[in-house]
Amino acid sequence: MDNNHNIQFDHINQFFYAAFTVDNVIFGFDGGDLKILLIKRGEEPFSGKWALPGYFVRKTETLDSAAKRVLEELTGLKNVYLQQVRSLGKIDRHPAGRVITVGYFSLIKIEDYKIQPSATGMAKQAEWWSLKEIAELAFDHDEVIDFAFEMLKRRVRTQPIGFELLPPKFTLTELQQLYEAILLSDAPPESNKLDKRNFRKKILSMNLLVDLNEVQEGVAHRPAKLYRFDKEKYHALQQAGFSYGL
Amino acid sequence: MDNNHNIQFDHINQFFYAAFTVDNVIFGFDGGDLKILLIKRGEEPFSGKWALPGYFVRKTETLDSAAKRVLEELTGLKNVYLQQVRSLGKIDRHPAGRVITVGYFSLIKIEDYKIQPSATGMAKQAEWWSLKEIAELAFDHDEVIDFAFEMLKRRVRTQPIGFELLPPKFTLTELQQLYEAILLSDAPPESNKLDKRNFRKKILSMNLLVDLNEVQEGVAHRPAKLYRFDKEKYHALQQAGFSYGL
DNA sequence: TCAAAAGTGTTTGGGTTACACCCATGA
DNA sequence: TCATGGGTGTAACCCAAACACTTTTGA
Repeated sequence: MDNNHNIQFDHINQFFYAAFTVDNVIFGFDGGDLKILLIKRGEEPFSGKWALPGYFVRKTETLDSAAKRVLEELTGLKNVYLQQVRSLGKIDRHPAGRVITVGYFSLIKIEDYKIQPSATGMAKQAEWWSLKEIAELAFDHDEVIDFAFEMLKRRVRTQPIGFELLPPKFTLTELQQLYEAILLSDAPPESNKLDKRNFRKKILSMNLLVDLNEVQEGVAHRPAKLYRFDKEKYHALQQAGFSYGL
Repeated sequence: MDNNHNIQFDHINQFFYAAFTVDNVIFGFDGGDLKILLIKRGEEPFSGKWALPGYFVRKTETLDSAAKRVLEELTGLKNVYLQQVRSLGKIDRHPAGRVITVGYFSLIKIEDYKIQPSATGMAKQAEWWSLKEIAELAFDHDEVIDFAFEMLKRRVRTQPIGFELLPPKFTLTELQQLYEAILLSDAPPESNKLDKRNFRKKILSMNLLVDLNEVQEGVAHRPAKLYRFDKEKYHALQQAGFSYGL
């Protein structure tokens, strides 16, 4: 707590009283529902309560690398879509002292998720929770989720990040269900879906999908064509600067 | 540095090694140019360098209230549009130890700005700098400005925050110049302005402007009509949920 | 009377929306 | 053959973009 300090900066030593954490809102999509990966805390404070996966930032870590570490320890996944959302800093949000948290959100393919044995340090348990049914959480984690979800809704309109949540091969209907789960989350349930024809027209006109010439197997109806996302074309477009709405 | 701590939380005491600051990107508009209020630092580190106004967050402050305090100490202004932007946390960004900064941006009417005597504590000097000509800054403050300006550009398309930067009475041309300064900042200088007729059509169709039935005085050409922004209508619209582009 | 900025409508094209029926498969 | 979801085209409408001349004032 007193390393790093320097006689030259005596007047500001009084401000080195805080700790900070990262908390990660990890989104996944299971074909019908948008979900968040929560852990059951195994240590104080809030031991036994559900919470966002997160931890203190170490001296050797940047904010981003701490967020990556938390994600990898829990899921085993690297190279994941990860964005800083916002920091929360109420004075008494942590009983152990002044702790600021930096919220992140990440998008993973839910099928890739495996609980890592190493994650059992802090987490007794990890589970996917549907956005709607999330219980009372530790700290101010419900606020972090609200901010993250708002950011996801904004992002999905201007960047094709939906693909981060889908398996490598997917159908247009799956893609549409994902957009509906994100964009129509607060709309009346069975009412206004997106229009199927218009959705397909729009998505296909972006030329970001590659037709795999394969179809679903084992479904009790006409099998759907499978597509993959064309990352190369997307990056080329991004360079040139583009945006779209849905 | 050791208050607040509790025997129950011994295992995390090691993480209370950091300090955190707020840095505020204060935008103003002088009729032609979008500007940022910078201070010349009067204390170490980076004494003598230009920097964003900012300071350490005290134990009794939230992040937001620290940002408000910094703004008020420097400008004397309260009730200002203020938004958190993003936190930066590179390991060695502050020579005195681990210091995370939380970036904010605010929008003020440039004519309201008066340097406060109390601000001379840390700031030897404060000055408006045109966005294009901002010199090398202390810390990573150029990054904070980049993030803040990107956020401003996004916000101005979906919320009528431009009015925060204009005097109470303004002309449509002034409003247009403001939008041009924000939205066309990276476009070739004298080339593509916004179209005057389309801009007016769009702005007036929003019904957020009140025609004051007054005109400019003392101009060497046909005087322009003056308008004010209708906050009541704006809030009503916001409740109902709206958005627009330009 | 001249310079300088204010003010004002119409046309065109592209994109979004609304909408209904046939197709392929497994049970 | 039936149930289930997959797949397809067109017309109407609205909003965005392009575009040029007249008006009012002070110098």
